[in-house]
Amino acid sequence: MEKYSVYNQKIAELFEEIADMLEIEGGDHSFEIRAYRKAAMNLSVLQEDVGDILEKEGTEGLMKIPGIGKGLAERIREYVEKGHMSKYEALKKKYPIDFNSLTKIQGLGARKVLKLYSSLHVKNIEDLKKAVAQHKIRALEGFGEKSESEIAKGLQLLESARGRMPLGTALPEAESIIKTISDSGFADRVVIAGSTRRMRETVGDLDILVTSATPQKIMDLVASLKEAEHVVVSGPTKTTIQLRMGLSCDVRVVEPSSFGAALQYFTGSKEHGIAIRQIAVRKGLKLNEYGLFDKKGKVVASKTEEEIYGKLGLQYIEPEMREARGEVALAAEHRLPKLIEQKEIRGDLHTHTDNSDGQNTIEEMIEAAVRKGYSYIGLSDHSKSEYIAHGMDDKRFAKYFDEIDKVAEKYEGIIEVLKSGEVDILKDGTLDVNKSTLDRMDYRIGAVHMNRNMSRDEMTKRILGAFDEGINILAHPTGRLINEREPIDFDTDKVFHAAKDKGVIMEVNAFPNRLDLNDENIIKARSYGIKFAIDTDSHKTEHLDFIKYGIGTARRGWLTKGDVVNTLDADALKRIFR
DNA sequence: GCCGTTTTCGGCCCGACTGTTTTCAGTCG
Repeated sequence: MEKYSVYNQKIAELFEEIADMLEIEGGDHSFEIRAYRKAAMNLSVLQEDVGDILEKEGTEGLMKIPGIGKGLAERIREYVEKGHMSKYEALKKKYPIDFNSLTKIQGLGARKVLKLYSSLHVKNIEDLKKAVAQHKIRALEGFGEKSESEIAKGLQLLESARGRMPLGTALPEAESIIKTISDSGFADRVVIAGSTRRMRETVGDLDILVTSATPQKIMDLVASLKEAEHVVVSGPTKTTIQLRMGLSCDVRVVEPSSFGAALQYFTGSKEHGIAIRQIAVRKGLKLNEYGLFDKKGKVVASKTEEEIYGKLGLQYIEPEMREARGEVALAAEHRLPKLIEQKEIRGDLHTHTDNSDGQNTIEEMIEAAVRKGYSYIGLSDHSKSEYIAHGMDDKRFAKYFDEIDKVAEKYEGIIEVLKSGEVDILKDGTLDVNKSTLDRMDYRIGAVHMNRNMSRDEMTKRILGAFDEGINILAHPTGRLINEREPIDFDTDKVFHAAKDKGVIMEVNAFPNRLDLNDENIIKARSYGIKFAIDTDSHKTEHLDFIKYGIGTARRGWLTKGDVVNTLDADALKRIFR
């Protein structure tokens, strides 16, 4: 996939650090600081590398990036061309402190870091550890015993490197907490907000909103949850707990009358929220977590999100789209796409059985699909190169298809069973099974598993080769594993272009540690006009439920029913495969 | 330092919680 950007991350860090240093400089730099932080944020999520932009379009191109004006474009140019940034170095001379690491610790901002430096000469994490061990921090003005122990905890947390977790881990935890709160009888409504509601592929913390006549009861309940390791913050309307599984979790009790405003506010994303509040300001209104207010402070809307978006002159924006990727402008024109919904999925096209590395029999998988109300299921076990997964050679594939045909007879009129295989795309772009095997398949899935470390050019050729061999679906196209394994490197433009040309379908693999293609690649692929299949890659019957993660990812990629082939009925689907 | 269908000047999102304070600065989301 796209090479990890060379400059964006580094320059974002420099801008963040400049902002930290400006915060402790004399004089009022508050808006300058905000400009640096905003620019850092935008750079860190930018797809195209600023080095490339600079090469192609110069500083003019850089200034097209939101939050980058003449001044910051100049600083970026300086860094890319000369390898240093004079503004940064001038400040750094005054403050030789590792702000980036130190401010990662909860409760430490730029000002407190400066205090630690000026009184204890703490420059970095190592110095801070020593200061904590020698109990020097509690004696400082503005700090105390509590601050010292909080910093000690923060250092520990940093050590264990507990960062963002996969959605597949976070969502079940959130659902379990929500159930406990709901079952207590003290709550009227309990919902998840934050990045979990937006179905982001990883989650930094959980945000849960509650309406209740007895807020204190909710707060007490949350503090005593079995999932909680300890309580971080506790007030009358907000409790933060550190969960044993690693994430922290905010639970807020809000008034029913401002529930919609709170949900809108805490669902984010931050950038989306800012864009929405700016629209409010332009209309002479004010939006916060309590509601949308006019100049006199009178409530204009607050009970539901629909009302709030409506009063702002916007179409309702689904949570998965709230990433400031252009959805606000489209909502203003009432031109948002109607996103795909889970109930529109009519079958799963990528599943495994105990014929390779799945855990259930052919019949059990079919039964599970029937229970889900699907009108078809595609069985697609591995080919022989996947010897660890007990992949099949042509002889075994023949027996596999015979058995599927036999079992399928029993289900005639109930569910259509489709024969397929997840066939390895070999190094040279050819497939791992012979033509007679391919011919018996209703459709063919191709996947790259081995030899992942090829050059971009070679990998691109390999994938295009598989298109020529006649695959219908490219499974988990980038092969990345969230927080575990980097994507393979290929030219997405060439591959998506060819996919459109040859009618090859891109998979949105719903397996929680894959989510591949991811949201950004889906948006790009969609711009080429290609079709998608949202598949679970199930290895046992329960995995069929992973479809919700695929739906979430597809919605984050702005996919509609029409973009996704497994919303079609079996006959229409077969026509596509032919 | 950025930005513009109210502005090329004068705005820029804003409230909760904590610790260490005797009224609030700092941090966070």
